[in-house]
Amino acid sequence: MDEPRRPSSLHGTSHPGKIPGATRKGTETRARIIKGALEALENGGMEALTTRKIAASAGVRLATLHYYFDNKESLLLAVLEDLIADMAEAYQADIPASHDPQERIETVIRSMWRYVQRTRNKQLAQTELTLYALRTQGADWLAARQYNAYIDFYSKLIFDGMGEISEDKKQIGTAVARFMLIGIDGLILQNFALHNDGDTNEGVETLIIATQDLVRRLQAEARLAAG
Amino acid sequence: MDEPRRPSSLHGTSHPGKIPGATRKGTETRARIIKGALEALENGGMEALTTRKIAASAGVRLATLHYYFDNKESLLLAVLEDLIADMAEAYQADIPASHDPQERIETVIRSMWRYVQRTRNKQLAQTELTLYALRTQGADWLAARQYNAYIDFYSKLIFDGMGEISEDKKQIGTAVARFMLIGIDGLILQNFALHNDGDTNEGVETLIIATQDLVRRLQAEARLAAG
DNA sequence: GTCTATATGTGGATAGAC
DNA sequence: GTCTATCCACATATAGAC
Repeated sequence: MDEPRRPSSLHGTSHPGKIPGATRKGTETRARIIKGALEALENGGMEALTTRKIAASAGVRLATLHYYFDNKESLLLAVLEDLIADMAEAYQADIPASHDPQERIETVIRSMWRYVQRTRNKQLAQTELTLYALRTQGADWLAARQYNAYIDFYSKLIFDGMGEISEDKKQIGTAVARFMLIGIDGLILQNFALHNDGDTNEGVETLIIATQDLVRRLQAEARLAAG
Repeated sequence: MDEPRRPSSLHGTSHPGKIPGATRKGTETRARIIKGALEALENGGMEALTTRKIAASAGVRLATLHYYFDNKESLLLAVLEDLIADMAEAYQADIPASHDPQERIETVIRSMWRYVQRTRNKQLAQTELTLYALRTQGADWLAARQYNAYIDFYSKLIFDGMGEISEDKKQIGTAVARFMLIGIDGLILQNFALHNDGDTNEGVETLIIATQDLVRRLQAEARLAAG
């Protein structure tokens, strides 16, 4: 109804202003800006996030920021892209040793939850960015990518390294991962709002049990179907 | 590190600029502004939300807005307060007829989910406001209030009207409501990001079963403890 | 209590030297 | 590729008439 919106915004997402980023040093600067933006976002939140603060936080002049990114929007989306790309290593979760999915689920959820609590502001920042992507037309695919990355990540943590993954296992893994993600997201919001760690821990336990039950059920169904 | 932040912001939350709101017509205008703010927020999102758009959306002049609210922040928080206050009637969920908690859980989650899907933008707006409150220092109590309101609401939907509510039932109700809320919040985010309704519906079914199992387990525990 | 008009600040973005 | 300096639109907020 009122948004002018320049058509180049989508394409400006993943590459710098003109043609840079190809240069060795330039790539580093670009990365510094992204890192600075994330830092500023973690501290002050979306509402207070300005390009000036980002530049300061990154140790870069305002003009430099605009040399690497067409506009604020493309920078913000690049931050989210970066978060997605680095997700797996950020959680530094090795695939659990046990070959029992039930045990793995417990291990994964617990370590996940510890990480979330250690990085409260990062989680808030990420949630704000996701909402932002959902609100920015032409950028909701990014939110989808993020969720698929998490689902894939969880799924691998639960079933990988246990011989060949059958089609059945893959489907079960995806469904289970989706449910785990639902739970973790819900827990994050509720814990940050109520910051009653005792009650939230109860939620974690409930989620573990529920997820384990889900696996059991899906496996039983698959066994039946296979005959 | 850098926020000036006027000390009156907290108190400006729930009452207008000077002393108004006491006048019959004044209260209506105040309500119109809040409604307009919510509408503008639902359509454009936080990032694009300006006081001018709010005023326009409310059919009020910009100065009028500032007559009723000290600043943008206090208006935004008032919107969230309003959302909390009207929550119960918004969901227009009567207490289900059945006296079986298991059935009630299913009914409540399903109708809840239908409502959520009908009001996607409202849910996004509410989530954005919650994040905003969490980020606004001195306002996170509002986020807590919101969650407690939901927990209370769900809890009542599941156990009310079934004779006197024992202490046991109350505790169980709260724990169950908390878990339902976790699930619904997680579902909202995931569905809006992936907008794959098929997969999300699977999540709804899983949540119903998991919640029902939780009630069973908690009731069994309570029975054991009672001897 | 609501309006018109305006002050004041700050944000995103660009020009152009180096 | 990074800087200094600056433009300009627009956002929040206020003054003061009605």
